[in-house]
Formats: sequence, C-alpha cells, structure tokens
Amino acid sequence: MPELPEVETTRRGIDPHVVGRTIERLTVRDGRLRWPVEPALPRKLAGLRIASTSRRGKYLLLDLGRGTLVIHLGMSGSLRVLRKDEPPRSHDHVDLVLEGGTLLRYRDPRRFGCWLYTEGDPLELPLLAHLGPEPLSAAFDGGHLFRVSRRKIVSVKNLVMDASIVAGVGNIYANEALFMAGVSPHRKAGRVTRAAYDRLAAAIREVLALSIRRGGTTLRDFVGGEGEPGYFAQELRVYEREGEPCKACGATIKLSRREPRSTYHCPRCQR
DNA sequence: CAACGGACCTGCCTGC
DNA sequence: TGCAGGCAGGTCCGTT
Repeated sequence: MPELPEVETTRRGIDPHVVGRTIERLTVRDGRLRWPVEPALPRKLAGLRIASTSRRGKYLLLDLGRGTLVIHLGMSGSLRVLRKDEPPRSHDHVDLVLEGGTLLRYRDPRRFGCWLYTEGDPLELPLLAHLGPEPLSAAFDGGHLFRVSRRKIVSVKNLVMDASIVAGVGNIYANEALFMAGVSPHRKAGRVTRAAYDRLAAAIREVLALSIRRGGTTLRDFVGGEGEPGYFAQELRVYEREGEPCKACGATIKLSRREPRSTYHCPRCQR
C-alpha cells in the first residue's frame, strides 16, 4: 500500500502525538511479520522516550535515544494514534502504548511490514544501507538516473522502482511520474536520453511532493496517523485508469500486465 | 554483476 | 451460493 508519500503522511500525522512521550509498554498480539518481532522487544523499549521521528525511503524511524525503532508498512500496513481504551480489531498486531492515555497502533492484514530495533546507526542496517538517494533530496537528479541506467536492459519503470537506484518510488508514482515526463514505461532504461531523465527526475519530485501535500493516495484502505484518508487519488492521471481518456490528449490509457506490476500509460503522450 | 521468478500473507472482486 | 483464480500500494532472496 504505502509508498513514500503515504509513509511521510503517516510520519507527520503521528509526530506531534508521540515525540517527547515515554513508552509505557509494547504489546505484540501477532509478531509474525515479514521478520518475526523479536521476543525481547517489549523489555527493550519500556521506559524509553521518543526523541524524534524521521523517514528513509519507505521506512519510518523512531529515535528512542538508546536505539532506533525501524518500522515498515509493507503493502497493507498503517499506524494510527488512538486512545488507550480503543479496543483492537482484526489485524491490529502491535501497540506502542505511551504514557498519558494514547497509543500508536499498527495494523497490517498481509503482515508484509516489519518492526525492527537497533542500537547502532539505523542507516547502516543492511536493509537501509543499500538504499538509493532520497528523491526529494539534492542528491537525486536526472544525472543520477542517467549514470546508473547505462547498459541496463530493464524497463525505465522498473529502474525507478528499484530502491537501490532511488528510494521510495512504488508502482503508483512510477506510473504517474513517467506520464508527467512523457516517457514510455516500456523503454529500456539504457536507451532513455539524459534530457528525458532530467524530466523524469523532476516529475518524480513533483508528484511525490504534491501527493504529500494531499495526504497521500487512498485507493482502498490507506489512512494517515490521525485516521484520515489521502486525497491524491483524484489527481491520478494514468494509474488505474485503463480504458479512460488521457486527461492531456484524450487517447485511451493502456494497461499492461506483462511486467511484474500493472503498468499504465498513454500511448500518445508517452514515447 | 544484472535480471528474473518465487516467496511471504490476507482480502476482495470476478466469473463460472 | 460456492469456489477457484487473479489481483492489490513491497521487497528480499535464491537461481540463472
């Protein structure tokens, strides 16, 4: 479910409710996530204070002073701030109970997410260390995409969805950014020009930033930290618009399932 | 090393 | 109505 804008929306939603708060306890109802939640985690977290929140790609980081909690929402995860007496529902696998009447509740039906804790530098975890630049940082631009794509035969869409190339771009925003840049998702990455990569990098930044301003994209079940849906779905130009007219030229939006993920594009606007 | 497919899960929708 | 099949916002890992 969540790509970078949804994770950032979640971070912004929970931040004012959790920063400065002390962890009373961690309740793990079902620790069978992507990697099992370590049994010692509740003991390690109790009494620690949340100093700040941050994000790297689609990973959410809670700085606890002594260590860092690293949370990923997988395909179906969400985090919400709730009152402590709110009864848990199905798939509410983890509660971070805070002093003062609130808790941070993690729901993840598919259990593709994770809760990890490290006392070292979280950015040096193998999971995070190989991530490419943050798309909203100065380190990410068309030159970067051009350099890392030479001689590659994967499609340009698969290239920008590779987290080691650029962090946080998933299927929705890859489709949207390629449309905005006028680049066909099916082109081989190594054959895309420098000028097209300049447009694509700009489009990626633009679409992510705009979606964050809209609170992310809610297609089915995404909610931010305060339970609110995101409103970017109404601005999608190609994603899940198969058979509908292109908003720019009127041509029919095409869907291809020949790639691992559904790929939408306008055959007239994107070359 | 790059590229690909399978794997991990549940829910929801479609079509027979 | 039931059930099989396909699909969904992610991404690691093993095999070519």
